[in-house]
Amino acid sequence: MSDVSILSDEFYSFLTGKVSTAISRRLQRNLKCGKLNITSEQWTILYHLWLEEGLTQQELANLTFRDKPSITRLINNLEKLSLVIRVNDKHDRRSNLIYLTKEGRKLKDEGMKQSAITINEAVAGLGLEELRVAQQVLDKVFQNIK
Amino acid sequence: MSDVSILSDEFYSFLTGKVSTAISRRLQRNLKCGKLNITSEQWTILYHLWLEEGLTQQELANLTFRDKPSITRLINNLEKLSLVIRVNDKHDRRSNLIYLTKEGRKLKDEGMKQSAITINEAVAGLGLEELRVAQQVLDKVFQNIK
DNA sequence: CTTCTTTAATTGCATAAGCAACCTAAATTA
DNA sequence: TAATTTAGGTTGCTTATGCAATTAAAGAAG
Repeated sequence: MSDVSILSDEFYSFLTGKVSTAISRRLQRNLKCGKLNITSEQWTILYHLWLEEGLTQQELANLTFRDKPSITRLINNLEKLSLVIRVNDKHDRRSNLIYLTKEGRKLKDEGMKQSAITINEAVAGLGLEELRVAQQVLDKVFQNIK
Repeated sequence: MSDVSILSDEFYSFLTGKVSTAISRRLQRNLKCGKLNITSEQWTILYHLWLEEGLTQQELANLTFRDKPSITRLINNLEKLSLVIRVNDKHDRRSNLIYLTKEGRKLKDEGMKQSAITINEAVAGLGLEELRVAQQVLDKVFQNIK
């Protein structure tokens, strides 16, 4: 194994949530600025639905790297907020297909805008090349341990 | 602003917890393999205490980038597990100094070992130079939005 | 001193995650 | 076609997080 001891301490603390926590909080804050009353976790579900409706809970679980109970509860809460609905799949009655409500669709523009703002704040001052390397590293790390 | 659209989608999902979630889960699993019955969050507290005891809760909050209530409850749970104790600071009675118990100290070797294993699994196959770039990027991102 | 402000920690309330156990429907296979 | 296995979701239990409001001690200002 290579000697990663030079950077592992700080790197580890970054990997273990420091950066992603900071991003979540910032996204949360920005959503609030945009008058969106949703959590950053709910945003990740809506994000995928804004791109494509009718996903199953299992598909959402895979896309967001969460377990099934987490999705069940996120969908419960989003249903309570009248942003999505479960539609039982006629071809496979085990599955729920998740659709946005009108309310849910209305949030798309602002939701996309605030996440774009967030990511631009996050990567401000960084060059494409280093971002690309960072992405490759994160991708590789994810493949290593997922 | 630079055009980050090429990578932002995937990058964003990495930043928003995919990688850190994977690492947490892996650490959790490895801790379990090492017969350590603690959560990965508890590990992050213990980690700092293994390096230096007598930190205040506020210091732990800063080190782990959590808010004070989170620390209060993590310390509560660690106290229940008899791994740490709160000692009221005689010079500033608002503060608690957090010390490890014998039990808590006993976990150091295995705790450090399992986290080292975890990080080595995570960065397997990656070169020092790309890790360094990734770390710089994450650092910059953190500075941008913290 | 006494008042005002800041700081450390706690509590309450709501949301979210992980894991294990469970239920039901679908797919396999015998 | 009956029996078994697999897959999609849900529920229970425990832990963790964020935010706002609160208490108590310390420090600063008058």
